[in-house]
Amino acid sequence: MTIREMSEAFEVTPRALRFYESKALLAPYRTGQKRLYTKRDRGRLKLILRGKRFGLSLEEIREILDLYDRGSRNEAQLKRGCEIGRKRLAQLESQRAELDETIAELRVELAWFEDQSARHRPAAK
Amino acid sequence: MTIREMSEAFEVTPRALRFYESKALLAPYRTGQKRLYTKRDRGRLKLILRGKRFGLSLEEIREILDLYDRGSRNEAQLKRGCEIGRKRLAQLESQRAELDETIAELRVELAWFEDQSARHRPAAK
DNA sequence: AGGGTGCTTTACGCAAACGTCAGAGGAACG
DNA sequence: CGTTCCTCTGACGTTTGCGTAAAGCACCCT
Repeated sequence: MTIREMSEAFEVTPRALRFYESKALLAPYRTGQKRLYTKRDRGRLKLILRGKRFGLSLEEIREILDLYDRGSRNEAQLKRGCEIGRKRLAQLESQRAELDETIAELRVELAWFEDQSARHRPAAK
Repeated sequence: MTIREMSEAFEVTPRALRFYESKALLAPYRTGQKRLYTKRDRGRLKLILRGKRFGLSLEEIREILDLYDRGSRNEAQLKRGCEIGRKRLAQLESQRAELDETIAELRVELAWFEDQSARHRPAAK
């Protein structure tokens, strides 16, 4: 997959892909000069974009991506991985709770709006 | 509530509070020169910080805050409010789905890590 | 009156995450 | 062979979200 195909598939610019690569979030193969993206890269990009939607910085995302790289690891790395993973998990779960609360509040607000709209134009039945 | 008390209560800097005000996210009273924050401002700041954790820009947060301002509204404003609210709600719900997925994946990863750690140091039982 | 503390505005600085050229290098096509 | 098209690598520009002085009031203390 070329950089163009990749960028169109995920709706990001080629510039962004090169930028992520410069930050070690992606590492496509090279045929001569050109980049070639594999399934692995697509998986990573998916995680990158998702992380961004959650408000994570690229640096934080890199930490997570590194977590998903099953290379040879020593004991210290494993321990560190557990730590990071647990921390991140706690973070995500608290974010989930907040998100639920936010959704509930927004629902109330929206109900008020729709009620007002109905009152304003009662002919619409 | 002074700016200092406010900043300490929410763990943000006074600079950030003034910045939010300059972007019309907050609008504390003034006694002479000094800012005074009320309950309303505290509510808004809570929403601001929460929005930030979800990865929203200050501009997007402002849209939501405006939604929560129950002033006099004409029909057009009500309709617009419904639109924004529904859109934002859909966004949040899709984010929630993604978040659930992410948590599930991270749990799997973490289980792998803990398994490896155990294998590495089986004496720890 | 002088000094300290805390608030104000104004202004410049800075990192993150790209956007936007500029210039060069293949490959493909007629 | 020239032209077009895509790609590459810098390099500088831009926006967001504040941080960090600089300079000025206001009040309090002694």
